[in-house]
Amino acid sequence: MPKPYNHKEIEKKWRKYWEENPVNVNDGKKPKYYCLDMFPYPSGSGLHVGHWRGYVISDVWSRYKLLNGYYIIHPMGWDAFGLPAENYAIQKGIHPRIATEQNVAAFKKQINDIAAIYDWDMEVNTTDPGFYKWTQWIFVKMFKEGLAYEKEMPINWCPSCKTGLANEEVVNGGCERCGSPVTKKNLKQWMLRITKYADRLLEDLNKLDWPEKVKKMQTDWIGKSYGAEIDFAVEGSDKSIRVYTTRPDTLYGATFMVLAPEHELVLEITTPDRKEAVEEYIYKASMKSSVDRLADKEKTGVFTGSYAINPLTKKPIPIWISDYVLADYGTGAIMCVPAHDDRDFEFAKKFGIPIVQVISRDGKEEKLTEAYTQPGIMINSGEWNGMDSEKAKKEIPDMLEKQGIGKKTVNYKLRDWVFSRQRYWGEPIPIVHCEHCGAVPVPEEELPLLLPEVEKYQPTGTGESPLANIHEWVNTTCPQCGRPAKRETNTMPQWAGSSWYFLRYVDNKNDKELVNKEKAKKYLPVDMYIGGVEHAVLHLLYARFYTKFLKDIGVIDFDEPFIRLFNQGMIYKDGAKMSKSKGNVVSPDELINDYGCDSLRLYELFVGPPELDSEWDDRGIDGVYRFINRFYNLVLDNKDKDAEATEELLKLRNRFVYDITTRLENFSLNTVVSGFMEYNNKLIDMAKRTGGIDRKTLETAIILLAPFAPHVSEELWSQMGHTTSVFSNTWPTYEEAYLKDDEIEIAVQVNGKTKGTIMIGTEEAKEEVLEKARKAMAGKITGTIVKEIYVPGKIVNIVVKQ
RNA sequence: GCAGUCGUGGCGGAAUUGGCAUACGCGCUAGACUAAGGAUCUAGUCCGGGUUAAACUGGGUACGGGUUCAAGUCCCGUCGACUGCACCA
Repeated sequence: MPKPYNHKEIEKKWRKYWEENPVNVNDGKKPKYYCLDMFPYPSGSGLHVGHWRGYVISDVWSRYKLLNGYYIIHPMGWDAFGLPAENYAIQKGIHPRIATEQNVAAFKKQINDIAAIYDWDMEVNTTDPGFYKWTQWIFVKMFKEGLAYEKEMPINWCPSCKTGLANEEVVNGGCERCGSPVTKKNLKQWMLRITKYADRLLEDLNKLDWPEKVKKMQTDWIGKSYGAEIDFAVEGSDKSIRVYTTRPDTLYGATFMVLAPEHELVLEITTPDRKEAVEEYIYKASMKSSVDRLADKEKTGVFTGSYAINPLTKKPIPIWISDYVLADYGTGAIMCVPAHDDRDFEFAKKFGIPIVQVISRDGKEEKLTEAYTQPGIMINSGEWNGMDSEKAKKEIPDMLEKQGIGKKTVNYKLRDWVFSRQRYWGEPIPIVHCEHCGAVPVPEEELPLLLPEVEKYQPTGTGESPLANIHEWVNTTCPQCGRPAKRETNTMPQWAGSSWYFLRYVDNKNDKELVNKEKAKKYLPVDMYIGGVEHAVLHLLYARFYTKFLKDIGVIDFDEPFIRLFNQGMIYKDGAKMSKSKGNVVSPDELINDYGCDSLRLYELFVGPPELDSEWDDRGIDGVYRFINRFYNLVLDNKDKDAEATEELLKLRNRFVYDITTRLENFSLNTVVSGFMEYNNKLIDMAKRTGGIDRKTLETAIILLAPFAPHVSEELWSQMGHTTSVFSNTWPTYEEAYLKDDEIEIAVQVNGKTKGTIMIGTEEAKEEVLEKARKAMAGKITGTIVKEIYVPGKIVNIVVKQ
């Protein structure tokens, strides 16, 4: 009769034991391993089984490393600034600080149910003044280094959240948070010069053990391109217009130019008769939201009345304006080669502008029905005719440079980071505006600049933060000259704290430094970072930027924060991402009550490959629960039998260790769980057939299981008679010798179709094996054997011809 | 539109370098134990032919081609799903 496995009692017992006897202790001698979860925003709706997944994965990995002799840095904290707490405050009139405190307490309780080895002494909270002091300090340092600057410009504006947004926060023309269409608003903004780091952010991706997908997303986001800047003289004027192009080889085919509506020279070069039309176009373009711009597939534009001179053909070409040219990329003006660019082709067709082919497939001109964008042989290009266009791409800019009208250059899609938010619940930007001294940073020793109490959290919607209404806070004196001055009232974006929090965990109580240098050297950087892929170009790019900056000013001595990154897939239910708004969340609470934490941990892994999205099915947890029961009873039934470690058991045990270890190393955690089930079935089977399972094999299995199902493993380890934790062991090893069998079964195929199997010795000679195979296939071979293939230890294939 | 990932039973999913497709689990079917079972145990479960049951046998990894002794895996094309980017000159 199987003994009942009482998960409630067992889990309660070992939770208490770990509290009194921590298993992860820093003895100062062990090497460190820093395994980090992306810290959560503590929302009011609590954790669901989708959140659990990443935390389980990181804890399993941490405990595995623990058994491999490391001291594990596995902290948790709270990314607690941000809009939801503020919106909640607006609705309910509860201060965001109070709501955040409540949410953190609730989250912490739920996270503790996972039974991860979090070190709560390291806990950080981005809204804690002791923490944001350093978030502000970094800003001041950036300001002093010229990396933070103010600029008035049209920025992305979310009319619903009533705040400006960074480029990275605009997804498909909508607000990343609420989905509202993003519009443009002209505001004076704090910007961070992340573009200064564009090259390093791009180059250093090579150093990282990250998913290729994320690296590619960052590469595309940075968007480095090589090209040339070329000056076009405006006919009948002393002005010239500079364009950026990646195709200088097509310069002979440039038959018109287009400027962005916002280009500074537009009105200057517009002829009087075109003035009205141009102004109207500029006005309309300024009213378009990014969504409208995306929706309008048809090209629009208007002619300025002026002409520029193509520097190679010396012919005049018309200058147009159109909103398909972006003001903030390159020079805001382009030369247009309709024959070799899809967009220019479309524009030229619509407005009847000549199309001149200058690159050809085979040296001959053809009738183009669409732009030819491939490289080829130059035609209609004067002295360059016949040259390979890739060669001309390099040589034409050199020639222009000699004439002083062009040069090779590099461009990036990456823009500087719009860093101001017109909201309350964020870090105040520590700047004082003085009429005489300009923008002056709050002195470092006066940080943190505390977020003041406010009566109304409502965003004003005018582009000013709610802080602007607190006169006693806004009005201050200039730290430099002492005269009356006003504080900056914008706050920082939520990404500010998360850009560096991982540094703070290892020295979270230090009020003298952001992080002590010795500690940083000893415990950083992060070895393994686990979280969702949704931060690929937001948080992960910002954190890399901050890390590089902090290295440059000598705070830390490494320039990449996260050596290895793992993105877990999302959990779906009923075909949709699990979320409270969709009403498809599965709470872990009930499952823990019915099946226990260990079962839920195993099921989180078993549900599918960790890097892929998986569909949640509540019934599936029965399988892992049954497995734990069976294993529990296997150990209890066999522990006192003193069974002998037979050859068969030795082989099984070694293969078990090998399989679990390699699968774990490959992060194939779902197959680790199926592996446990498979070996458990084999052991149960063997226990029935023979006298029982030897002690060493049982103990090995318990240790292997410990990172996955820690409570039941501790219980069984103590049932085996031990008085110390199962985590005081080291990860089991295997002996190669036992992985090999003397005799194995291999498949025999005839013409590639499997027809049967034969038993062979692993050392058996080819001819003997073939002889056996022929014998086995005797009745099945019709015709003559033309070829026989033997892949040692794998397969025999007999090729027969009729 | 461009780029990337992927397509395997009723379902979630396995399958080291190309080498016995469907491991493991869910669900389902039958049986055992039981006063009872939403517990537990045993057996079966890709589709078809065949057999009392087996043996045996044909087909099969979205679809169509190709390379190979051998293809879920590699190559080309088509369809579908998901993700990212979206006029970046």
